[in-house]
Amino acid sequence: MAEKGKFYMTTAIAYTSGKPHIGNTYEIVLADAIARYRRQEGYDVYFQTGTDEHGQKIEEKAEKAGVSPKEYVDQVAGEVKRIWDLMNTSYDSFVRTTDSDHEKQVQKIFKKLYDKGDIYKGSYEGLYCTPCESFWTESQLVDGKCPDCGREVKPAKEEAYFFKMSKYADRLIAYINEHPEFIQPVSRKNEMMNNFLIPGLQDLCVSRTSFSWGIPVDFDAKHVVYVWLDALTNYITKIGYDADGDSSELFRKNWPADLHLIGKDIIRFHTIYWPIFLMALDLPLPKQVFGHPWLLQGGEKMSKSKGNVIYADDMAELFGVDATRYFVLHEMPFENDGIITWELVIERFNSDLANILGNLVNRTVSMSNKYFGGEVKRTGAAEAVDEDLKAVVTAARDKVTEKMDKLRVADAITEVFNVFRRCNKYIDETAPWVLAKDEAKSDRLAEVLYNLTESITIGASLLQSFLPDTAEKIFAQLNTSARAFDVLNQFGLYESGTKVTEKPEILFARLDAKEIMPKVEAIREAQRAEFEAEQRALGELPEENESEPVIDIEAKPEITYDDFMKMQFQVGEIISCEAVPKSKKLLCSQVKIGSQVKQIVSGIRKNYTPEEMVGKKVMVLVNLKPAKLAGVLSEGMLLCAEDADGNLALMTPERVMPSGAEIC
RNA sequence: CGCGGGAUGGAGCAGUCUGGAAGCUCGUCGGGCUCAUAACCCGAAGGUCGUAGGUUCAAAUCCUACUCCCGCAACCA
Repeated sequence: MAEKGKFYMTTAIAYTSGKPHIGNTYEIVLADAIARYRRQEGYDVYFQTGTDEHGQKIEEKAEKAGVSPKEYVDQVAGEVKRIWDLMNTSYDSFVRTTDSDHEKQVQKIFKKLYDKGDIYKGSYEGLYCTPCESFWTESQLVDGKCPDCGREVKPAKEEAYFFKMSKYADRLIAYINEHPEFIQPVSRKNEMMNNFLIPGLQDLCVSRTSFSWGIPVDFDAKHVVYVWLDALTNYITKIGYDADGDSSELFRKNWPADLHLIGKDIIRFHTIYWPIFLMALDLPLPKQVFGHPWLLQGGEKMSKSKGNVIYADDMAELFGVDATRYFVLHEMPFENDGIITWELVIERFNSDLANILGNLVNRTVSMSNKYFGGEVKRTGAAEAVDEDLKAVVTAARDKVTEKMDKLRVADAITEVFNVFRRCNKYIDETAPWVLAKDEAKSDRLAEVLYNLTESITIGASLLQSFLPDTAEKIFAQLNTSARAFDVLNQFGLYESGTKVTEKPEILFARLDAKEIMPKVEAIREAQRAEFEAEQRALGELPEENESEPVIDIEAKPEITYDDFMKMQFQVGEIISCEAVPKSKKLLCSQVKIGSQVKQIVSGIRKNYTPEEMVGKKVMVLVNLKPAKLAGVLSEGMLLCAEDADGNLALMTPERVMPSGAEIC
């Protein structure tokens, strides 16, 4: 394998304010796929990730939870690491900004920059927003409130240390212009230039006195170091940078970083502040910063209160680790935000993993067993149709590499699957089951199965970076091992005469959405319940009437007045009610409407007991064609309002009205 | 005028920088096949590329205006 030199890459360190969800987890999986691929190519990769543990928000959260900040971050950092490990990510180093060696270096760096004059002591006067930890000027306020969060700001004056950003701005602009690959995707580059660099950089306040959960400035103990200065420097401190010049071998080998992988929201910190800090330290700048997009749940941000947060461990439980990796890697676009829903996950699982890949391996291994007792032999009985298969398979490595070089990971994984798609087509073209009927074609049949086995081996070798466990399982079934990267463009290295496994294990069993969705619903329910419990525990559940959520439903086509007049609505009185035995949801009510009584079945058992139904005056659609529900006749419909969670409320007249009164 | 992102067949996306016959996956419909996980293969239908103007021989792509959606506090990248 060709030695290609070092490759140092990092993810952003995860802020330890809570358990990371699938969107946060996406970043580490993406990074892992890149790291593994680079290793496979022959790079000497060093891959660092970790947690960002300081700051006012964490101090407050810990206080609410009734624990010390350190206890709080220990717990969350443990959770982060557990999920990173669950996702089978191959990081070399897991940083915590509360590590003592990091804290010590941050203090030294701060002092160094102070001594150099790039950090100076001043005072900050302005309007302060506590949650955002930000000062604002009068002109920045929106309606007199914080432009970031919309909350009250209060006048404050704070003695603080400042960093002379402007001193380095020109150098940074020059660097960005001379290195078009530095900020990825490129559209982000313009955003940074136009919004921040060209208008001119303000000096950055790099210390805080309003809280204490941070790294103390060692020569001025009432200040703690600004969290971003603290967090960003992990990229150098944890590989052994020493501000006094005694940096480690690891640091000298790996710095500058080849890739910082981050979320698009923190590009500014990584492409402006971070490079400037590095310039001030006389260190070279990272080669590339990639601000990846976000993964949105059904097009909205995930939110516990909506019960729509998707966690990696829940996904792994339902679908497996590799399927989870596959989804986030495949579905995440390069530039725009991606969408994740449970339904989409199931669809991808079935069509790609089960049908295209799993079934391919299974049918290939099965045929080898059926026709040749499991032995895969190369006979040389080639035909013209083989050529295209071989061409596609041997070209795959370079195609995948091309995509990976551009960080187009979703496209890269698609290229790998194109190999498997081509294999399925090849089976159809050669129709092995037809060859099997003719003894004279045995050699040809063997060759076909050999070609398939070889193609799958190459495909699986390319798959390793993305779905490491699955690749291993495939190698095991084919009784072979991963092919070296530099011979992945060669066809025919599978050892002729090898016996594949007798009973191929199903790699991905097809999923039935009907079985999965109830489990998903249970997860959602648990999440909402947990959220409410937390809120109550913290005494934060607001008065119910405060900013009540509204609901928008899909609009139906306009109707005429005549259409409306076709429907007859009347007030009905429920005189008796009982549960429908054969059903879980239905209640059967006897409803008195004027002088007649109708039997009406309604799916409202979730929200009403039969007892509480009795005596209610309700709104009834009277002239609905009768129908049988669960075997019980229903002669109308009780009207209800439904909220986003499917809770129902019966419509009742606002004043006392007699049974049978028309509603119009 | 707060900032930013978006709008491409039923769904999810590419293509937009560097204008030149609308593409991919899924779904639907029709056909083929039976080795395989009701899987696989082939074919078809389906889009005036948010709207209205403009530039151009040529616009999804460039320019202008507008409409709608989303993110920007707490659980969140």
